[in-house]
Amino acid sequence: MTKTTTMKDIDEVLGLSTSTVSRALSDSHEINIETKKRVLAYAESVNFQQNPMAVSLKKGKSNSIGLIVCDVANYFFSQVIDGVDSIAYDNGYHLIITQSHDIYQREIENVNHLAKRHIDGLLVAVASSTFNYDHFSQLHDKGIPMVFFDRDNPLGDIPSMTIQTYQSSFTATEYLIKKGAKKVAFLGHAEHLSTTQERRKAYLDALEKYGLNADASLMKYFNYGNSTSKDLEGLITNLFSADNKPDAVFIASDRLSNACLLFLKKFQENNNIMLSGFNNSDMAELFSPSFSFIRQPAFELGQSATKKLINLIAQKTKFDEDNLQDLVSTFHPYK
Amino acid sequence: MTKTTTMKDIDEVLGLSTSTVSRALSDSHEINIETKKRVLAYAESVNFQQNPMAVSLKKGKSNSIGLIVCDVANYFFSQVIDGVDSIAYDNGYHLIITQSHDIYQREIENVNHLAKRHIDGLLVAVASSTFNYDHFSQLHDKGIPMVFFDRDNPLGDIPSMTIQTYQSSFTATEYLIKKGAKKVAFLGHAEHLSTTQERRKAYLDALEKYGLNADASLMKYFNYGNSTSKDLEGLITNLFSADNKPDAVFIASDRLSNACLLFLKKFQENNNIMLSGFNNSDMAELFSPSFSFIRQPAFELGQSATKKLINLIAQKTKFDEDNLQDLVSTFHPYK
DNA sequence: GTGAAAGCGCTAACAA
DNA sequence: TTGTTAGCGCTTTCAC
Repeated sequence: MTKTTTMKDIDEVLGLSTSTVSRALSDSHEINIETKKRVLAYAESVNFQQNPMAVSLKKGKSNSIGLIVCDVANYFFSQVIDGVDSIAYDNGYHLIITQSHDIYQREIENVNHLAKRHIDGLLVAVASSTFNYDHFSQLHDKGIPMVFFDRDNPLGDIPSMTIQTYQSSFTATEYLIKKGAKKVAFLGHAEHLSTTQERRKAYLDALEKYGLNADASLMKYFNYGNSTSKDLEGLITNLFSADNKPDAVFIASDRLSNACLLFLKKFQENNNIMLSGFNNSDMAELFSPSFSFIRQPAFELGQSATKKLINLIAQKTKFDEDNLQDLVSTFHPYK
Repeated sequence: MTKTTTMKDIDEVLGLSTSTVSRALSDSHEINIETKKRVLAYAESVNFQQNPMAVSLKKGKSNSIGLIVCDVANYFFSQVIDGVDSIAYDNGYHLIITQSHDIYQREIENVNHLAKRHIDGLLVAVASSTFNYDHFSQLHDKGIPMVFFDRDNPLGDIPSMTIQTYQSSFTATEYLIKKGAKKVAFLGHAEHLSTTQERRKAYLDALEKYGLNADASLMKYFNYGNSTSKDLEGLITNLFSADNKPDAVFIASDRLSNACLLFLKKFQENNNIMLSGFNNSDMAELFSPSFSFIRQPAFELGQSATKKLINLIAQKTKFDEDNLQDLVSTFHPYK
């Protein structure tokens, strides 16, 4: 159990002042090159580690980025986290990850918790049950830069980073129709979400292109935030046992795809219902019943959102905004 | 952009000293109950947030726990992270997560990075390519408590938190034999790992129970750490195209299960090879070809390891050690 | 029960 | 180029 070395220890040994040591370590220019070398060499030899708390306190920044996701144990978000971390790490930031479980109240708690930790910036996938954005704008007004990702946000002065899903959604619906589906249902996350709306638009456009009528009774929405898995099971049962039963479903959400597939596997083993929809699992092509899926560039989403945030923190274009790639989801027909 | 409130601001308004404010906020007993109420009320009214960096600096602890996993975007580890976070959060710790990608060099970088951040404790799933534990013992000697999880470690003074997988591995192998398999192959992660050895023992015992001979050419090991996916594909191709082809495989690792299933799906659609093995995906029961799987209590593993670590940090039995549940994996035959 | 003062480890004016 | 000094926001002796 050895005491940790501080700059004070170094200057004592080397006969310098702490500020000189500090200059050497921070690669300042107002210092003799030889002195710098001497300090660096000694610091290295004793395996000196700066105390990040002291630096943070002094500089007034915590070098941490807050990240609010719905669930860590969700493949889409795991990949986002991976992407966020890859950029954050390289820029000296560490992550404080919290989970909202898609619940408004939890999201507020998350924001408060992160505010306490004095994060330098915030990355958030808004909960589907969030309609009031006050907790965000309050933090933003305090000068904490933030970037929303995955879903759009109504706050004009805060950027959103999203993935284009119109085209793949259109293709996925079209695929079902070309395979012979006459009654394609739509299963989506909360109706008000920008993602749901974009994907529904694509679904409706595809129906129209092939002269199929949209049928409101075949369009279902499920809001995870304030619902139980029983509710979800009820919704799906309802969809598949109605008189007006669909022969195919386009599923506009990762988790709904999972739920729907598990349901069909369990209760409707030998059905002929065709499915296509969103899923980011690496294993999606193994799913049975067969499932054509849309994969989103989640890792890249995390990266782009983080670059944008770090730009905002630095108040300058550190990452070239023009180089931020357009993020597009891709369709993978079942083979 | 409002300035953040500090204790100084509070004592000025209330006509108290900073130390009194500090006492009120830290719920000290050597303070007048009325004074405390007054401070608390005012602090609340101005939404005062303690500066965690200042507290950390003063107290000499960072309130952070380092976590080294192989990959964030791996379902087993996502669930572990979820479990770790649930306990850490409740105890005022935040997580600094790093990924080793199962590579020894990355693990060393991770440890150095976490040491720089002055973590209060470390949780680690050792990389499969790690044979030298010096980077860990060096940190441990500096007084940083640590707990290994998932895999055992050879350092006598550092605890490991693992999951019992013997029984489920035995059952999974037995299942294949009962279904008629005569030549059951074994596919495992690096041979030296404690997990691999435990599972192989179960596999061999099951073979023996049913009078089947172990065949070294049917036992393959794959070390992720320093290999490419090409290597893996080669290994699997080799296994399934040998003269002495197996009619079933027991797969002793999550990721190998995925790889093997994807391979069979891609190249051997209509084979009759039976598979059982480890997989923590919620979707495992959807996999085709059919797959009987073993699921590990990953969330609980994260929780237990974190409780143990926090005990070590506190140097006292904060969580009752006797209450730490035995962690056992479970077998789920394909239905 | 409360205040004054020192100091955690570092950075950044300001002097020299 | 280097040293001196003050102070980031907080906790904690030590007086009173």
